[in-house]
Amino acid sequence: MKVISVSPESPEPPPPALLVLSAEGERPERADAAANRARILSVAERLFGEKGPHAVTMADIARAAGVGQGTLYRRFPRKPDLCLALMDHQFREFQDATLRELGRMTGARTPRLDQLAWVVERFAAFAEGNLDLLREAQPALADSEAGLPESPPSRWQALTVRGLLQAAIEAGEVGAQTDVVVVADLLLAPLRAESLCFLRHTRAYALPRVIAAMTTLIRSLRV
Amino acid sequence: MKVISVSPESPEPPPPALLVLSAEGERPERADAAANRARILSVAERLFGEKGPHAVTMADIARAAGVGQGTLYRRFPRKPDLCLALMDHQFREFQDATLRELGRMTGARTPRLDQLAWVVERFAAFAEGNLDLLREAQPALADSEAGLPESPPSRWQALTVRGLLQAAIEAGEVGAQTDVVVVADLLLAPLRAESLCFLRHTRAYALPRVIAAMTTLIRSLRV
DNA sequence: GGGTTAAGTGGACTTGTGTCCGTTTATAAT
DNA sequence: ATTATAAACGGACACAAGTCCACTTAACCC
Repeated sequence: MKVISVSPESPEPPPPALLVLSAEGERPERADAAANRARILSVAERLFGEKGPHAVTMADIARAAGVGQGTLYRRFPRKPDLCLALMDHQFREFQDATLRELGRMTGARTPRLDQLAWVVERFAAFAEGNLDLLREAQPALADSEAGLPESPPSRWQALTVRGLLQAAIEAGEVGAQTDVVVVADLLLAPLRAESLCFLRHTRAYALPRVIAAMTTLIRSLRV
Repeated sequence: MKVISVSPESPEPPPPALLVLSAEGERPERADAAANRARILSVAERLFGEKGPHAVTMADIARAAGVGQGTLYRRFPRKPDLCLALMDHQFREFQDATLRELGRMTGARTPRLDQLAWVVERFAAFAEGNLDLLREAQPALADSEAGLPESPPSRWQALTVRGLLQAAIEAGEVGAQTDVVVVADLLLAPLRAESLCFLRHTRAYALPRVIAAMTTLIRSLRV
């Protein structure tokens, strides 16, 4: 989508709101707002890259982007929203590539459980590569006490794992009594930002080791 | 310690600092400090019970306990420390009871994997019963970027699961190539506060259903 | 072009966590 | 009892996230 660079502003047509969980039938942002959004994202990306997402405050971003805090918060109501938006582009590519490969594997009659192991490995690698951002993005979901929204990436991952588990059952690779929905979430739990930080930093397990153990667990589901 | 209390408090001899991760060879707290500690804990317990840990601020607690914020923070450097201290007593009892029953099961030749499933179910129930507190206590561990301390309860749970897994391997119930250490943490991942909140609130799975799925996973380890 | 209006804007303000530091006090040695 | 001193104390302060609201302006219509 041609992200605009830091200071100079390109007068392109407003990037169709790819970066935000776009609702359909809404009128597009005003031009100045779109420009601000782009500048904010670009500035945030730079600052996060320089100092790490946690060390950069929303005020820093607003200042560097030359907008007021009110403006920043209008575009991105929470810091996690901003983090999610920054990951969005990268995640889409990741998602596409994953789906493509998965299609290929299915065509090649790769066992579903192998596909599942592969997918989980991919998810782990993605999470690892975006750990700081994910960690900062996390509170977006589980903030209030009651029911809370789930980020699209998280939802998609869960759906994918469910799908593969279900397919594995239908292929007779896994016991039919398995609670697909819940087991999918259990398998993904170690990849949630907080848990992965714990495994990688507190426990200091190397990523391949974590992946190997997850694979063990998955393969052990085979009947 | 003679706690004064908000809700009536028993005038028992001071409970030797059970409530804090006590370092060994250190001189005991000054009497006034110990009294404040007790009062703070008692007040915090009441306020948390009334409004939920998240809705109670450290300032609230300091005020209600009749001490300055500086004093509060001297006793409990972080809010999570206070939460952990509040769970401490309850956790010790839980731990003792668990160990006792585990000993009984071992004596009765209960298969290690069954013990493991039972233990994990217990852990889940405990976590569920202290979710709010755990959630608030969580940041204690994973705050800074680098290596971070792990709470004693968390460590003990991990050690227990590791031990049972290892025993299961030695009993031939589980494949010997299993990475006991990492797999133990993977099995516990869904019980971390953040993950359990996600499962219970966002996904709205009933606790027994979560436990059943975890049990499935554990039993599938059987060779 | 001028008017209307919803969207956008800036920055002061609120709230909560955690820090700092000058003052006070319990404890123990004299 | 007196005094030394380390611990304890309290509350002002720093800092970050997120809210509010009076003011401005782009976009659309006549």
